[in-house]
Amino acid sequence: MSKSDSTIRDIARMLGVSKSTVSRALNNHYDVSQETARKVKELALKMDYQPNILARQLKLQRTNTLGVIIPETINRFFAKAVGGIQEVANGAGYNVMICQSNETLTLEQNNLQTLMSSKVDGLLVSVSRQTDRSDHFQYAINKDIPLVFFDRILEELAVSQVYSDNFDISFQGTEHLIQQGCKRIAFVAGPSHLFNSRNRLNGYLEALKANNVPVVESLIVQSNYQAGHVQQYTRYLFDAEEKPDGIFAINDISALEMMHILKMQGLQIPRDVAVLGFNNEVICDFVEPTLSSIEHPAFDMGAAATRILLKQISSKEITQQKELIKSRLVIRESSRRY
Amino acid sequence: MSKSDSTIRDIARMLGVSKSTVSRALNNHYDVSQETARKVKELALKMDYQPNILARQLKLQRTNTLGVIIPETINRFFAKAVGGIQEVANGAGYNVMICQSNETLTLEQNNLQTLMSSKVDGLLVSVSRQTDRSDHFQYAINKDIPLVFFDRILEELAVSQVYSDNFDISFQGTEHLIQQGCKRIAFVAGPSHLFNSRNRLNGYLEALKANNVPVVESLIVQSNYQAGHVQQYTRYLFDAEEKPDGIFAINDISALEMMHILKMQGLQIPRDVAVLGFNNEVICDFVEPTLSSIEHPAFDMGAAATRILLKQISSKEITQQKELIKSRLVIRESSRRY
DNA sequence: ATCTGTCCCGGGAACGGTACCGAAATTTTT
DNA sequence: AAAAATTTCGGTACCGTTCCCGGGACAGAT
Repeated sequence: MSKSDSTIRDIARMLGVSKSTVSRALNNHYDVSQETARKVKELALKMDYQPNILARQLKLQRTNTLGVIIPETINRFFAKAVGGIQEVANGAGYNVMICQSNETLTLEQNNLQTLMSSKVDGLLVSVSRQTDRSDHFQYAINKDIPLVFFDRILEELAVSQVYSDNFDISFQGTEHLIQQGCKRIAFVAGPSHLFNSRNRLNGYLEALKANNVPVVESLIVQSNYQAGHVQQYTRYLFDAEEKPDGIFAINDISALEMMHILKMQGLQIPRDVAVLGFNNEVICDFVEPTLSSIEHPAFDMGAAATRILLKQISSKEITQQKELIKSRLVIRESSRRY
Repeated sequence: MSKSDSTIRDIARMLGVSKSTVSRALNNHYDVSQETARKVKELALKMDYQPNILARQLKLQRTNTLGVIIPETINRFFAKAVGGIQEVANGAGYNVMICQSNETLTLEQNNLQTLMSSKVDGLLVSVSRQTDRSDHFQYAINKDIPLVFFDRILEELAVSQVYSDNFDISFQGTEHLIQQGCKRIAFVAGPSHLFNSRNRLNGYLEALKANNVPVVESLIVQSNYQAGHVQQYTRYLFDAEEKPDGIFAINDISALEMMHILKMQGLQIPRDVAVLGFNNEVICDFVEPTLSSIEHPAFDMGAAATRILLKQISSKEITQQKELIKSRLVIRESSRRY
């Protein structure tokens, strides 16, 4: 049986002082003599005293924990982002409570509810792909709970946001494919209600326009990131009259799946079709041909968002701050023709 | 400014009843008339009353949160396991607090400390690859905090454990390679102080013995899962006099990296070298040749461990339970010769 | 000797719930 | 009609902290 944990009162009684004195001593307060402070700390150590966080939290109305809502931990981008979040948070003495929305709106709402009732000091969120409304977050904002979005942001909300330059990098990637001689670039677009998806699509369109490449509607396919769809739209794209000679995929895994299908059909990459992925997974270096991709600074985004959140918590101000993290185009064999 | 949240007292005052009555009404206790219960709930709803979890936690000395310590969320196996944990935990009304040890012992110890001081109701842990001692966990056990290990377990501790049949599956995988005609099977072994690594190595050795294949020490290389090492030991293996004709890799990514290196050297897979990975990542289906692997039921292990933990929490008993989750050999092109 | 100031310290009220115990009101039993 | 049982509720202690406030002791200043 657990010998019930020693409390501040036990120490007080054993030393013949009051609770307050012990509390002050342990918290390095001023109103206590060095002598008693020493004795208190000594005894606390000897008794293996651990302050009861729950009591402190109740008293201080503060938990020192941050709530995180992400679509999926299985998604490597978010797994990395969580790494950045935890590093910064732990460094500042904060704990982190992670919830997954599994890419659904209802779970996201539930997560928000539980995190709020858990009285987290702040929230870091990347919305689900279903999220096409923001009232649940507005509810949190109204309750004055600091909130920072990262990557999958809701631009309509007046809160801090950390995101990457999806437009720019999509423009760059598309232009790169054009420079490699691609005339018909297939583009796999995400859900149009997502800020990132729209920006990426726009970057693609603008790059075509800027380079006088005609926009062909049938080359743009929709993906909701779900499994099984890749085969379907790959077939759609390559069963068409005029087949693509370039592909800007939605992520690396689907890029590799597309490449696999195309290779089975006897197509050469990058000669017949140049391919560009997204996320720059380690695997990019170990496939044939090696896969060009876009490095998305997940860790940095998580870290940056956390820093902003912590600043907002400590300053008690509800400032709206935007931070842009640069992505990087990594060119490998799958898109290099010259 | 946040209109300070309404409390149970506010409701009591407005209704002219006592705190206790309100508490009972909201918790569906028996000692309250239907009429007052209705009025209380109605007003609570209207006032958007949210119970203060912190107060309840302090009073009940129970947080309804489980602490999880895993090596890395970036590791897909653990990311999936976390999925299983959260599903079961949330279903039972529990929250989950996840910590990463980053595969280091010191961080693991820190994580344990913070989780314990956060007063989690139970612990789920998969130890780091550095962990070669168990005193920190013994400390937790002494404090009567329920603890369940999964996958990376410490067998010497008298607590519940959920693991997979590493010996069996390693035996099966090795025998499969032998049946495909491999005579010299390279084996990438993990840190020998880890239970799983030892079992996998033993499964390999026993399979060789059972099939009268000589054990060649130089075919067994050590890996600590670190990046960069793959190139090194691949070169070591294939610069040798007698090269391997089969590889049992430590995971899929390193298997793919090895395959990539070998292909660059003009070797054919599986003709010259048969390859078997570990973890059965989605990518296995999209490479050439498709990669044989071992499916490790990560989600199920997390879920099973959580179920055991919850049962232990509610029953207040410190039973020691062991559960074995079966792995599965998935044969694809990289290891199929006939 | 009185006053002011500094240094320590203790008492006690919070924080927001839960639960035990007893009592009042109402119903049932004898 | 009295006694017993049941239903419903209020009072209060408690969980373990933190922090405000006030007071005693002791020094130096007046």
